[in-house]
Amino acid sequence: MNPYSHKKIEKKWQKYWEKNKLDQAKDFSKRPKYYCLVEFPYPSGDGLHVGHTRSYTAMDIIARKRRMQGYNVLYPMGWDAFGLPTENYAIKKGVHPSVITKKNTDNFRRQLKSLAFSFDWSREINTTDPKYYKWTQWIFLQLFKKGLAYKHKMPINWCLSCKVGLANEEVVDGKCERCGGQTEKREKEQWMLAITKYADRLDKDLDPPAGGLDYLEKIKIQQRNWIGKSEGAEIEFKIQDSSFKFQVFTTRVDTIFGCTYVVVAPEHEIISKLKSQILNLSEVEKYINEAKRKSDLQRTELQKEKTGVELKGMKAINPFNNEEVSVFVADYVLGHYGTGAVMAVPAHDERDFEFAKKYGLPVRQSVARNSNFLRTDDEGNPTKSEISGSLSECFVEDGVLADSGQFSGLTSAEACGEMVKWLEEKKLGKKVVKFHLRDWVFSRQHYWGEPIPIVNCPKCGLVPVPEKDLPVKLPDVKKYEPTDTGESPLAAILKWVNVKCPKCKGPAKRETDTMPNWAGSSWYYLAYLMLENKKSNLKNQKYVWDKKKLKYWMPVDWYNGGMEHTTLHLLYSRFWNKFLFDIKAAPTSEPYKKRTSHGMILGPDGEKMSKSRGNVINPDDMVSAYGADAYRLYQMFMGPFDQAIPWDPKGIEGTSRFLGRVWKLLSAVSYQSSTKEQKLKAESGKLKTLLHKTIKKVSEDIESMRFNTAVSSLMILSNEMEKQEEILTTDYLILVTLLSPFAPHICEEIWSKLGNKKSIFLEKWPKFDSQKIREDSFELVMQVNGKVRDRFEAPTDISENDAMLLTLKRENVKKWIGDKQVKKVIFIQNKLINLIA
RNA sequence: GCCGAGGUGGUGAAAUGGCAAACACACUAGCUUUAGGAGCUAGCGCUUGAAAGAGCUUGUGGGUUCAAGUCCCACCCUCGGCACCA
Repeated sequence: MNPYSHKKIEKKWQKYWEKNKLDQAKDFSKRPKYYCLVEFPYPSGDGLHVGHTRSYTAMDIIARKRRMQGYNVLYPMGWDAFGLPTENYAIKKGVHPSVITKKNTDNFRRQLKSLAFSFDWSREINTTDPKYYKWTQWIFLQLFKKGLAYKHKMPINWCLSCKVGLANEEVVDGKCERCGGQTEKREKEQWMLAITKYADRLDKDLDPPAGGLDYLEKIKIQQRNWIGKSEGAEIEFKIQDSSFKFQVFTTRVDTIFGCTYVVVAPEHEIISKLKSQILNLSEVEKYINEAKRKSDLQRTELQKEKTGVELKGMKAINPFNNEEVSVFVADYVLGHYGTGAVMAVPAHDERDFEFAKKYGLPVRQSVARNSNFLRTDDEGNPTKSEISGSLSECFVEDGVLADSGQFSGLTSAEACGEMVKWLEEKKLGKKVVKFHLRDWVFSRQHYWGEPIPIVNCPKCGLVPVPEKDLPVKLPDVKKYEPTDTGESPLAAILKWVNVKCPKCKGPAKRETDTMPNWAGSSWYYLAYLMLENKKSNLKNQKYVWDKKKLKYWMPVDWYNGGMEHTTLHLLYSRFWNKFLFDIKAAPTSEPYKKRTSHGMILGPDGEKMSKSRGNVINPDDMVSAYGADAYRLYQMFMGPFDQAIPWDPKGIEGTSRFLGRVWKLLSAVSYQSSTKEQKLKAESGKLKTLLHKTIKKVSEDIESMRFNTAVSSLMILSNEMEKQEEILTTDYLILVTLLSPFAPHICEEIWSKLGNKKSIFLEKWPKFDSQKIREDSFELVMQVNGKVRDRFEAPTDISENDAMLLTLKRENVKKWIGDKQVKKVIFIQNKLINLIA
């Protein structure tokens, strides 16, 4: 028999599968649906990355297994093709971005097909297709109509050399991610999406009963931290001899009797409103100007040293004890979080403590670790206690209140409840919930993005483009160079910019900002369900918002992707889906039922793969040298799926060798087992037990994404088969079937070589027989005082007594017991016996 | 600092509280081959020993248990994320 040659065989089966449409999903099939999703790639000029294929292989295995389990499986692929590298290339070479995109997607498609991912290519989508972004724009208009898209003046990151606005994620260490040049902050009107309106639901729906999402726990934790929900209270403080009031936000109302001053952010309105009252105004203004000039980076660098200035000439009044406290302005209090003002309790807050120490402010403890610290008066009521006064360290935990008036003696938890009740009765404050999550900056000053479908009319203001006029297409441009003014290159195309206002028909201008990268990927899982006229050529394709189809397929049953998308993409797309659900455009409130993530593949040197390091592994090279099957198998075998792992160039040789051995087994297969006797033997032998154990292990390991151990158990089975003189066809076919989702080509070839006319992927996934997993005998481990001294092959389910008798006969055991008495026997059925002497 | 993941042979790693190192890679020796390569067979944690064996071994230190890589407590280190969020 010839050795296995992947070169001829892989292409042959890829064509066969495509021709027979084995990978296509059927809308409204009676079989149960299963929607597998992986993150669609940005088609960069560098081609497919091994990191992409780790995730795609894993989901491909799951998709193939589900098909064999009888599901109507949808496993789609497309292109998230708007992006900066393409635009930069266009600027440099003067080529239209769509030309580059076409070239890159063609390359990606070829690469993906060479790896035999069972994508339904009839549903291929592209975010830069005007027919696609028509709907991205449509969703934006719906958000706008509901008031969730709004314009807001805010500082953006500006790259001085690229002359372009950058999103926060495009700025690394204060430098432009692309050119490495210096960036600065500039004020600009930006489009924002009010994701914070959904913050509570995005948090709550992660867990039952509302959502009950099957996300990896660490993904939930990261989402929750990013949303950053915190419950607390807003408390009103008055300014002495003034009608001015302001709110502070705190999560620790219980500590308020320890408040010795208040701090406001430099942006706080108190400064402009009570300007005349501030005695040291020039000092205060100087401080505020300095704070403003600090970039985020500088503020971070300087974070260890807290600074601030007292607003002299005013005092704030603590509503609980009517005490006058001083007011400070300090930039460690953030203007954009909470109310921009805090009550400072140095005894119970690290930051306040540090600030108080630096400026010599009083520290007063009002919560103690336990009530023993409290003193009581003759009637048993808590009084002023010894804990008051200066402290050497601050106590941030919950405890028992002291020196807190009527609330003294309560625990922190009780006090929070009681004090909020008191505040609400007196109308001096209320319970509130705050989030760290901020609204989503949604404009970019780039060319290669979805135009925001809004017209600026001098009379009517912001007017949405009528839905019938969508999509607002990107115009052809000669130069993609950004302008000096911080506007998108689109602003220079007057023919495109100048339009009639849809409302009053007067002269108006189009919005020239485009949407960020995240827009197209925030709803792409729905787009796969909307493509129609799939059979005809691309030009006749259209996307139809067919709610019945969405209802059939949604939600995504299993979504795998990178951990780096947990906070942005995952949250953004959950937000859009919830919004679409609210306007009855999407059938489910959550888009993804289950979310898992894979670890990064590092270069052979253990570092992140990058061109500059020269440690990039090209999938094409691997496929041509070892074949797609060996490549896929190695990716699954290399280590735990969720863990970062360096690529070992030798590792793929191991899986390639393994496939060669499976191939060689073919010549040892007996087509019909000849005698009854043989058959009987094969039904009950050790190999049969192993076979059923392997079915169980591989089936379970795939479900829990322990692909590495699934592969190793297949290796064990194949090694065992190699030792047999003769292998039953049925047994061999089970091995091949279990292997087929991992290594589809070679398995299909073996399957057909054994005379099967239909594809192996139309077969049923094997089931194990729990009776056959039982072994007849096992190796009984014999321990003396917890140390292994001997082992013996014993019949399964041997009784403790029989095991004991066997054990005491063994020379080694006798030697170690010597003349001591056996005091205790520990017997674990079908495992071990331990004699304590 | 906070949150998360992790620390086991030369390497990637495996191990429902029950024989630590399965399965691979690399390495060594042998067979085979005109050669390169591939394939096959055997060995392969450390110490000691000719061998049988004995002792030691899962980041460190304690603890629970007949029995701990696994459970509990404290600490050290590595990686990823966040960044004064009151």
